[in-house]
Amino acid sequence: MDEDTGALPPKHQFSEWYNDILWRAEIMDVRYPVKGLYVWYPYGFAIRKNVYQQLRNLLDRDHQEALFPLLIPEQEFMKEAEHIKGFEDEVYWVTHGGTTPLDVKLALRPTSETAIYPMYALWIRSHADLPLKIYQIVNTFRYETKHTRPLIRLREITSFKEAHTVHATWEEANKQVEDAINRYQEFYDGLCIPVLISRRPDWDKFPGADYTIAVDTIMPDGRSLQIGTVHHLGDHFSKTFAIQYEDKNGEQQFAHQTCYGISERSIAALISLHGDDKGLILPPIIAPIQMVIVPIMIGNRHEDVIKSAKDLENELLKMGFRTKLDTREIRPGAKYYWWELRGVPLRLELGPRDIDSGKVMAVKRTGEKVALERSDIKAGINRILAEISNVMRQNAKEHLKNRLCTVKSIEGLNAALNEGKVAVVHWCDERMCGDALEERSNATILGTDVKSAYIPRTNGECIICGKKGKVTLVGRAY
RNA sequence: GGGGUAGUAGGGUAGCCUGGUCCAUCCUAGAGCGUUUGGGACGCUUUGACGGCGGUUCGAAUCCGCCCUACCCCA
Repeated sequence: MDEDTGALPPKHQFSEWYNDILWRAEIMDVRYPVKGLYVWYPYGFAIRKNVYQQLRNLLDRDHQEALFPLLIPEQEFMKEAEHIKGFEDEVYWVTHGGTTPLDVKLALRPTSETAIYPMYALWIRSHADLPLKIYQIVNTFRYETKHTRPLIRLREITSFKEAHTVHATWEEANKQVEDAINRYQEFYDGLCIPVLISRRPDWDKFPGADYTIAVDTIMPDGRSLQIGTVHHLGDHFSKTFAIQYEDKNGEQQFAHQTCYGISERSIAALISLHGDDKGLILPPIIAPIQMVIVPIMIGNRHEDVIKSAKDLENELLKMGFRTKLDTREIRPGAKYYWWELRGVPLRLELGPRDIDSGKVMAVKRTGEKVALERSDIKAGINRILAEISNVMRQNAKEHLKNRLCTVKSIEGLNAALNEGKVAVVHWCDERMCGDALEERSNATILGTDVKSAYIPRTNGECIICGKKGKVTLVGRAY
């Protein structure tokens, strides 16, 4: 392929590929002149809209969507000691109103616990108010000191879906954690993204949580990416913010809480796992344009072909397919590359030959070209879109499986990590061994209590001390 | 956290060391016209840039300082 045709870097140069595809496929413009802040292009935003619609659909079954303020007064923010410690170096502060210094400094939320829970304390009076399940989708700000990356490490997270639930008992909250994990798995299955579920080590849990369950996936370069977390908050915050309810016996009790979040990292994963050397590949449920019709105009059949293409477009639109007819005055080949870069899952070619024979040529973004009967187009397209999703899901699962590697020794661990794998080891769960493990592998313990179809729950000897250990994921993390 | 390198049209670059020859090179993208069109068309015409602020100088893309931004290496 010619250099001037604007080809992407190959995907195995993942970092270059990722940076390039973001602007070439018009997802994000990274040229905004503030570090760590990026602009969503309309096309990227359309992808975002569809992804978050999936999330909303899942949560709206039994959650309510609400919206809390961006600014948090210093007193509230400073109430929960562990929570502050976890975030204090990353908080942006609003200190002035115009030229007047503020009496009370205001934090830009790095996350919204301290904005939401004072209100929960007002809203919750009795056991009849429980459980309470609310979520919001907002931007949050963190003064990241590490290398910022679009969609992955941002100073303004633009798309933080955070759910905050309140329950009567620890056990009920625990069930909610399970439920949230299942919901997230369902969400990612919809995006055809396989995930690894594990319990973060104690030192890596959410500041102020009893424990944290993480959802990770593995990027094309073998590094892990955290794309969701679920926290059991116990009664830490309810005690701090006085979230109490009157139980059936008339006694005041502290509530138990959970919170769980997903950010635009979900879209980083979507792009990265499915894309190829030609560009994006979007699952049909997410694609802003599910199919593009490319009319093939030759000689004197211009008007004839255009008319047929428009009829086809209208018909597909009426059926509810997100369809685009590309009538631009460029060659068909140029259009193919254009839409492939943007990840449109299905291309329909319509030329004189097809019109005459009552067919439409369908080309899957995942490969393969088939002729569809024009008279029964709906069934054909439904079948093909389903096939595309299945292939995408299958390919992504293969990738994840191939990136996992069980190891028994530090040497084996380092070899696996250097090959771009996430390693499965046994670990005794002691901090000392955990630190040694991370230091000697220059990697991160992702977690224990792993839930994955590809990783059997086995017992074994701790890779450091040799005592009884449990299955643990170790990887180089984004 | 420490160090380094860089910033020239929408994207990628040449020019910088050795200030004037630069109303800034080339590729790509964009606009217009024409011929084309089953996998990135071609011809002609054309738009468009020296990151910001300050300094040195007769003269700054080029030298100096600060700021912003980006990338790389080490921890």
